[in-house]
Amino acid sequence: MPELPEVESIRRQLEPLLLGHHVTESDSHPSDKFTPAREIVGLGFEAVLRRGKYLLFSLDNGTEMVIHLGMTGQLMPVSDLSDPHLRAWWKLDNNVTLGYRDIRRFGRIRICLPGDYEGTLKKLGPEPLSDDFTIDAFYASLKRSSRKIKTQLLSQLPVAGVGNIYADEACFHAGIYPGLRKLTRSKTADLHHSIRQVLYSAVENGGTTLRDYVNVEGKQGRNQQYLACYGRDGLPCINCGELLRRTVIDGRGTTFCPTCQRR
DNA sequence: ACTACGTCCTGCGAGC
DNA sequence: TGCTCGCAGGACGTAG
Repeated sequence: MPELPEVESIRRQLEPLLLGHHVTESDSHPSDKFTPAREIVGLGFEAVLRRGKYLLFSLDNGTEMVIHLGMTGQLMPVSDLSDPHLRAWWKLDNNVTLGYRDIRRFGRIRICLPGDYEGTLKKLGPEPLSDDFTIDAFYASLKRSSRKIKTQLLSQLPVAGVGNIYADEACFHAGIYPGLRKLTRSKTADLHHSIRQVLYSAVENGGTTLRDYVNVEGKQGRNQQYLACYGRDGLPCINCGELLRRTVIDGRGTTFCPTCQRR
């Protein structure tokens, strides 16, 4: 499940591969989720940007290609166009073919004008590692809703780019039970700090590979060896030794420490 | 307007 | 060993 750190790792590797190059040929899976990929033949890449979990490719006709990797999306040079999981590909003028692989097809590709977004991308909260992500704004945003804290984080509204792994990690490090609906200002500040710390470290570590994530070079991330909470249910908490427990919050698997993260 | 839940999609692992 | 079945989850659609 590519979240901000994984998407940022991919963005950094795609940038030198694509900048200044043009698409000479393209094709895609017939689903509406992927057919817009075909619309950029003849266009050149002017920038490779990221907002939350979205990759934004600035094109030289003033439009933008937006890719969300969903659960299992991968972007990398490919040579085998008959790969059954290949959902789109773009042949470039530098003899590289960029491929979009997506086993579960939860990802999507769109073309739009920069800033003219729809859905979640339009309502996306601030970038967690930027100065726009302030404790004040975070506190105000969380206060507006009565949904569970973890559900709010996954909604992308209070802050962009947090998914299931880093939501659990951030709540764990902040000592917050993710099923709470209200946080004090002090605990909100703790969570704000944990989100930044967890995401910053994960970017430094090249992302988290649990199953499907690989970067543009096909290599796994290293952050999975530093996870304190996610996927560790039944193992001892690194802070208190209590066994971590797994529950379901609004349909999403959630791991937490019953001692450190009190309800 | 807001919350909760179902849906998409496929591979994998548990269980028989 | 080989099969079935349920689970995993990001964003979106729908129901209440």
